[in-house]
Amino acid sequence: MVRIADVAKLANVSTATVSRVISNAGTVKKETAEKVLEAIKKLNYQPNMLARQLRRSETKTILVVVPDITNTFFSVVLRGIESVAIENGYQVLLGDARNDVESETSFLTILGQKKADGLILLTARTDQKILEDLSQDFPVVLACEYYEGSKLPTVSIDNVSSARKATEYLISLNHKRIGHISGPLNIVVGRDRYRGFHQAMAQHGLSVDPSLIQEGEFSFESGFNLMMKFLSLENPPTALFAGNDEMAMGAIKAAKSKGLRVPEDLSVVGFDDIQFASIFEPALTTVAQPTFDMGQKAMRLLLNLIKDEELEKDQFILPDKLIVRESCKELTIEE
Amino acid sequence: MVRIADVAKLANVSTATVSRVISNAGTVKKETAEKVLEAIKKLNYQPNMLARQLRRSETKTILVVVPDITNTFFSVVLRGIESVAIENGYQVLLGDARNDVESETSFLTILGQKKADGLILLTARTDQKILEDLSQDFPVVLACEYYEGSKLPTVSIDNVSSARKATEYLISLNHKRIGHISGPLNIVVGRDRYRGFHQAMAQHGLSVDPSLIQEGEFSFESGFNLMMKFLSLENPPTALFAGNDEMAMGAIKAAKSKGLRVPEDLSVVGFDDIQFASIFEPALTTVAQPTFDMGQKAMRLLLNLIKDEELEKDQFILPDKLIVRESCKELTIEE
DNA sequence: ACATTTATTGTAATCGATTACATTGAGAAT
DNA sequence: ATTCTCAATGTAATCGATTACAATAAATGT
Repeated sequence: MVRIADVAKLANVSTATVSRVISNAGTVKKETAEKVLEAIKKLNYQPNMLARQLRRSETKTILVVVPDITNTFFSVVLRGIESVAIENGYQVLLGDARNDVESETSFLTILGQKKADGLILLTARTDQKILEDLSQDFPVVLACEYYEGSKLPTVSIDNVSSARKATEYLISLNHKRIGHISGPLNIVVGRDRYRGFHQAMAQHGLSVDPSLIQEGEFSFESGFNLMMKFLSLENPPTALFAGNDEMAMGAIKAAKSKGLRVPEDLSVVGFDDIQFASIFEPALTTVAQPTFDMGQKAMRLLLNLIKDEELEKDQFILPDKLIVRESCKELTIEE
Repeated sequence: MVRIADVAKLANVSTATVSRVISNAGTVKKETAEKVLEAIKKLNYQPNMLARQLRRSETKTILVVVPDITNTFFSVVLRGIESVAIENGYQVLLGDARNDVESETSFLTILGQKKADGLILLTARTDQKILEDLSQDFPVVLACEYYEGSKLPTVSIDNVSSARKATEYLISLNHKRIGHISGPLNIVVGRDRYRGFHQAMAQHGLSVDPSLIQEGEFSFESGFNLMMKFLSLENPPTALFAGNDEMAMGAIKAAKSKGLRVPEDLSVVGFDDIQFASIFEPALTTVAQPTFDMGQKAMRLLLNLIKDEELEKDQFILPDKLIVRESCKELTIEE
C-alpha cells in the first residue's frame, strides 16, 4: 500500500508538504506542488481515509435508516438524500430496518462509534426519548415520519391536512358513506391521516359509521382483506380513502373481485403516489408527496447541523398535491 | 468524548487490558475484567471505530453499487445483501448510480480509499478492464449483471436459458408470430435475453421477423411506445416476450389502448417478477429471479473473499422460475 | 545595514485504538 | 533453594494521515 511517506520520499519533501498539496492549502510553491503531484501520479497514491478521518474526527459519511428499502416511496427519498450527499462529498451508510423497530434502534449505535457524522431517519418508531437524547450528541434529522410535539428537525408533509383534502375531494363528489382504511395507528402518518379523515367528515357535518373504519398495515393484502369486510356489510361505502396506495389498490382489487366497477360503483383515493399508481387500472387518484425533495431537504438540513449552523426552523412542511386520476367519480343520486 | 484511556484510568489498569477485555481475548483475570466492564458501563464508553479500523485496517463495511435504487428488483437484492452483512457484523455503504455509468465508476474509488473492505456490484456497465484490475486488489463480487467470459465472481441466473424458456412457453401456446422488446443491448442481461429468444425461435424452426424485434430501455414508457409500433404493423405479433416486467406492462397498456384484449388477442410474458407483476391486470406471466437469495449469496461470497478463503467456483447460477399467471393464452387457429 | 515580515518547508505531536514485546510474580519442576 | 513456566498485566510502537509549531530563507521596510 502506498503511503504518504512514500510520496514524500519520491518527491523529496516532507509528508507535511504532501498533505498540504493534497488539501490544497495553497501555501506550497508551485514547482514543489508539481513535483508532489507527479509523485502521487507515479505511485498512484490515494490517501487512506481511515487515517484522515481519525485525525479530523469526521467520516464524511451519514447514516440513513429506512423502514423498508423495498418500498419505492422510501427509495426515492433515499435517492434525494444521496444526491445532495454526494454533491457535498458525503457517502451514505444504509440501514434497512425491515419494518422492525428493534433493528431500527440497533442502527443508532453506529453514531456513537463514530462511523457516521450524522443520521437521517425515514422512520420514527424508536422510543422518542432515546432519539432526543441521541440528537443532543449528534446531528439527527427526521424525514417523512416524525414525533408529535418534538423539537427534532423534521421534513415532511402535513399528513392531517392532506388527508382532509383527499377526503374533501370525495365529499365534493357527493359521497356521504365514505370508508377509511387507515395505516397502523401506532405510526404517526397512519394516525395523522386517520385524523384528517375524521376532521373533514366532521367539518362537512357527515357522521362516520364506525364499521366503515378499519386499521390496515400499509400492505396490498390488508387493503384487500379490509375492503372485503366492507363489502360484506349490509350498507357498504360508496367511497374509500385509503391510508396509502398499496392498500388502495388492494381495496380496488377486492371490489373488482366482487363484481363492482371502480370508479362507477366505488370511488377510491390513495396516498403517496407511488410509481405504480398511474399504471394501475383505474389510474389512482392519490396524494403525491414530494419524495425526492424531502430527501434533498433533509440532507441539506443535516449538513447544516453537521456544520453547526443555526437552522431557520425545526419543522419543515413541504407541499403535497392531490393528483386526480381515474379512481373517483361523482355519486349520482339513485333512490 | 470518552476514550479508552479514561476507562483504563477509572479501572486502574492499562489501556491494553481494557482493549483485551473488549476484544474478549480471554487472557484477563476475571476480577480485572469485571472492574473494566464496570468502568465501561459507568462512563458509557464506546470504542472509536475509526481508530480501530485504522489499526486493524479493516472497516467492516462493504460497498454496494446499484444501478437504480428506485427499482424494487434491486432493492430486494440489496436487502438480501444487507441481511447477511448485518449478521456478520458488516455495514453497507450505498452507491446509487442512477443508471449512469460514470457515476457508477466514480464509486469505485471508495475501495482504494479504504472506506470499505469489499464491493458488490449489481451492475456491470463499467469498463470490464477497470473492474478486473480492481478485483486484483480488492474483494469484488458481481450480482445480477455480469461480464461475458470474465473470471469475476458472479451470482446470477442464466438469462439466456430463462429467456428461451419464456419464449418456448409462448411457442407451446401455438404462437408463431412472436415479438420481442428487448432491454438495452449494451447491457448483458438485455443481450442475453435477446439471445435466448432467438435461440428458442430457431430451435423450433420459427423465423423471426426483424420488424418484430425492438430495443427498449427497460422502462414502462419504452414498452408502451414500442408496442405501439408493433400494433401499427400490417401483421402485428400475437405474442410478445418483453425483456422485463415494466416493458411488458407498458406493452399491455398499449395493446389495451388500441382495444386489444390481453391475453385473448395478445399474449405477453415479462421478466423479473417484480412486486407489481401479480397485481397488474392481467396478472403477468413472467420469469422470477431469486432476488433475495442472489443478494445473500453474493454477500456470502464477498465474505469468503474478504477472509481470503478459496471460492468453490467463480460463477454461481441460481435457479429461476417461469411464473404462469394470466397474461398468456393459447392461440386458436382462426383463418 | 539591520530588523522585521512573509513565504515555504520541515519536525514531531496527535487522533484513539490494537498489539508486539517486556515485565512481574506465583507456582511447578528439579 | 534455584530455575523454569506460565498467567496476567503493562509499556510503548504502530496504523497513516493532519497540523501546531519551529526553522529557514528571502523579501521588505526604515
